[in-house]
Amino acid sequence: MGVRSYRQYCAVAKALDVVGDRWTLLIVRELLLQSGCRYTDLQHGLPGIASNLLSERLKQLEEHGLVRREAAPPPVATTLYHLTEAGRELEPVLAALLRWGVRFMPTPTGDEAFRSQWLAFPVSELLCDGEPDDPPAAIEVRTGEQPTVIEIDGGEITTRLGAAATPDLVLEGDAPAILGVLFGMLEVSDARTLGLRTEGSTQVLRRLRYPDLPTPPHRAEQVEE
Amino acid sequence: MGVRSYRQYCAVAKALDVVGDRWTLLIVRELLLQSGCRYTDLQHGLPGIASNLLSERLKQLEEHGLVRREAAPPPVATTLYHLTEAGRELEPVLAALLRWGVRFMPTPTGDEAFRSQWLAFPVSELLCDGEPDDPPAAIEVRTGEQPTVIEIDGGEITTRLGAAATPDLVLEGDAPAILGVLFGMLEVSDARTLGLRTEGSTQVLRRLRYPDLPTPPHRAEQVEE
DNA sequence: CGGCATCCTCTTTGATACTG
DNA sequence: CAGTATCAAAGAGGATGCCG
Repeated sequence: MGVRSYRQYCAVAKALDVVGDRWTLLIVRELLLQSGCRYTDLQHGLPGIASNLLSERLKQLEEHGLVRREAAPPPVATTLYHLTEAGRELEPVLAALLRWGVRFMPTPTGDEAFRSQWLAFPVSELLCDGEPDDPPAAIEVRTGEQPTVIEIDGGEITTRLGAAATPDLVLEGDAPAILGVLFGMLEVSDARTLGLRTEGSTQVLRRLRYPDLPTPPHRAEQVEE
Repeated sequence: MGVRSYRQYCAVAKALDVVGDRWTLLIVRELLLQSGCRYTDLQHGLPGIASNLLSERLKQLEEHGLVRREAAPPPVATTLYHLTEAGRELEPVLAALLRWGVRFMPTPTGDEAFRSQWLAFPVSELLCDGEPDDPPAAIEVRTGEQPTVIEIDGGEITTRLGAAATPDLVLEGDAPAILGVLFGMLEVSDARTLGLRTEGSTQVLRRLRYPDLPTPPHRAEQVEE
């Protein structure tokens, strides 16, 4: 079993001893996005992982006290995986990686998987409501397998899986085009040439702010209509 | 060559595609601590790394634009490795890992390597001067191969390799004992039983604060004499 | 089905030795 | 000093099998 350690008396190395193995931090990502996951939910949220690896990593995470198994009551009748407090405390690590990794998002390779729940992390971490006094708004995002709603209400921005009752704006298309307009890396007109389809008013996109994305790229005035 | 990717359109996964390989983040740590390293300096700061791996990782880091090679002028006559701006921007990632990893420091396994320069990161990231109006103070730390000085001056805490002219306190012994008293995880009396030797007044340790170390452990009153 | 365990192949790593 | 070369061991990836 992988008891491979750097053997350095350094907190960074110690942290990497525990979460530095391949796939481990992505498993934590999935459990942060939806604590109380079934094994199959994890497999779905981690496209490409081998089943034996997921199984082994979960065991290691449990041994290290980052993950807790819960035997779900009869209606579900299966095991649910939760993060412990120590596991949730990895969120700043994931957030820092996210902020550093956004620089690679504008140039997708085209063969990448996408899952709707992955939207939640960048939205909550990077987006702000620039007009907190405006009335609540909802953007429905249709990409990946399930629709997602971004709800903007009094300065708070949240996401949830599912459809919106009366969205102000619907964005449909590939994830790169949608992420591009949400995070100001693409103008709507450019995103349309990448296959973005919209319903409703793109005005609501003007409310979105990304306070500390480095070099807020080429978003002069991205809104029309 | 390792062009292994998670193939997920997610900024965290993209970041890990670049810096998720074994040793990579520790190489970045070394270059953050001392940009302008020679190959041998890196080998020394990364005990346990295989030479071929260091070589390959440096190539990958250069390809990804995190590291820049500099041909040093005649007096040195060798290659120096520097972080680029993109590489330095990984500091928040390392800082988050450090904060998460400190929980494993109180229970060292005993077979760990230690390097003096590793002190700089936790000191600057975790320690504050609780008495910024007190006169400057210096703590000399003798562990690892080279002595290090922690300088406290008007609320600023810095470290540098080398000896202090007139240290207020000298700490000598194993890294766990020294880190233990610096970060409030050990009382001085307990650290002495672990082999800590001191010269000067341990009063200066009372100035040190660790604002957001979770559960500031068992430091009631660690100072005597 | 959900939750793995096994088997097999391929890649990555770690340790050591060697070279310009 | 700054790497390459070599090679055995460990880990990752993929397919399939098993069991409640």
